[in-house]
Amino acid sequence: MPPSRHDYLEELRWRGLIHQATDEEATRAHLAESRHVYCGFDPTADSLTIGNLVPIMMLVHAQRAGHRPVVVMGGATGLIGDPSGKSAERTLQTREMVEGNLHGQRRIFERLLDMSGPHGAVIVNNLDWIGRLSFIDALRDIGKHFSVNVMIQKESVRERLHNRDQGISYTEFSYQLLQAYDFLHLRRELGVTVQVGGSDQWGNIVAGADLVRRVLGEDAFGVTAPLVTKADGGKFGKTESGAIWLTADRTSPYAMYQFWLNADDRDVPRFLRIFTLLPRADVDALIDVHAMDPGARTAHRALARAATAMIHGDDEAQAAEKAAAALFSGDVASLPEASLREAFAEAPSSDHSRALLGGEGVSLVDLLVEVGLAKSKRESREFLANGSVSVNGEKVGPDDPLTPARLLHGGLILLRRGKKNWHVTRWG
RNA sequence: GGGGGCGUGCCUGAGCGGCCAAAAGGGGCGGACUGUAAAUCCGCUGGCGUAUGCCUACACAGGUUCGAAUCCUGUCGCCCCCA
Repeated sequence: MPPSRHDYLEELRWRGLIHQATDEEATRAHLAESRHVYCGFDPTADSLTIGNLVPIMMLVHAQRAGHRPVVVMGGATGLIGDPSGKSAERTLQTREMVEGNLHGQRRIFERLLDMSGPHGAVIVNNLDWIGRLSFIDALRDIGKHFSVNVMIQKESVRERLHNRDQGISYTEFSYQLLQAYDFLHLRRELGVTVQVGGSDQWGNIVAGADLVRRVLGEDAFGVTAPLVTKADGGKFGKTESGAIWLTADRTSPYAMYQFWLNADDRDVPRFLRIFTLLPRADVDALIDVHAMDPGARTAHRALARAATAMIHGDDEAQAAEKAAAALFSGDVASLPEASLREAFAEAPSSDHSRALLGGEGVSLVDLLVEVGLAKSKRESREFLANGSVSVNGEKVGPDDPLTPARLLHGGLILLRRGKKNWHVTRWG
């Protein structure tokens, strides 16, 4: 039972998703009726990362609160490049790249938002309207409403003006005009009155609301979410193997599950609120349990399960959970065959020819490199020598060859490098 | 227009003719401890088939030297002062 629509802001607040908002009283009053709420996403890659999940959640909550989410894919703005939060000028993407990226990102929105029903989400591409603008029209109809004096005050621009070794091109400087125009266009064509986004979008959002006010004489509203931080000060969403993506082709459900499960104790309560749709009572209960015994990681598991399920589906989340439970059970060698098969399917894995195991056996130095657990033979030796590698849960050294004796259930061998990097090999 | 400075490894930042693959810190990785935490401690951290080895590297291009990150010339980029 989703909360009724006037609870949207309150829901966001409770979840820690409000950083700034236009006149909050007015915004709250405005949201008492069903509205159109939009957020833009620039196609800088063919997928989105877990950082992008924050603004997406803002749309998800809007929808659950009875508003219609509008996703604006930046087919046009993506060709320019948003200077917000960027310390350096970026290289322009080709139209083909942007086109492909749009396509890749679309599936994420379609999965996380309800595309049908009375508040079905709408996905639009700003190239459809910005692409039609002529330079002259843009300067006359949009540019005239902007004061350069104000534009250069925006943090995203100011930063780059001060920091002279990384200037800003006229192209990126103009970005805020385009995004502001998006808001105006959406206000006119779709009746969109609210824009949400990350805190780095505040300047762009305000610019848009100003433009709407100036041109149409009507109010427009905006809400931003805070930047998600980590207790240890590191960047949120990064792991040893790179960013956490929202599509399985880039980050497996298993890896995503691991990501959440490994969250710092101190971050878990916040993450539960931001990255799951668990009801308030459940979250509160989990936080209590967590506070009493963080070591049990009950809340970690709930977070990992719920977040992974939201992104990849319940089946995938469950499979990831089972694989994790098996691999980290402590006594991997005596696991039942079914668990191992499951782990093989979920965790990083590879197939090998059994014939290789005969004779001298397979060199672990080579194998680690082959399966990606080590980057080079030199590194592979280093790991082996440090005692960081185990086979079926047993520590091995550089000179231990892999022989048929290691096969579990006649076909699988589990490799582990470091504390938590598993790789399942199948020998057929 | 005149004068002065700077450009080092993922980042910050020492080095200022050989002992430099380059101090120190951060970050990352690995180990111990633990809960697949945090904190702490220890090790590794340019690349490479195991190396008294090879390759690549101190903005870029040349030059001087037996030898250059270190000196010279030019180029590019940036910072500061005067006008």
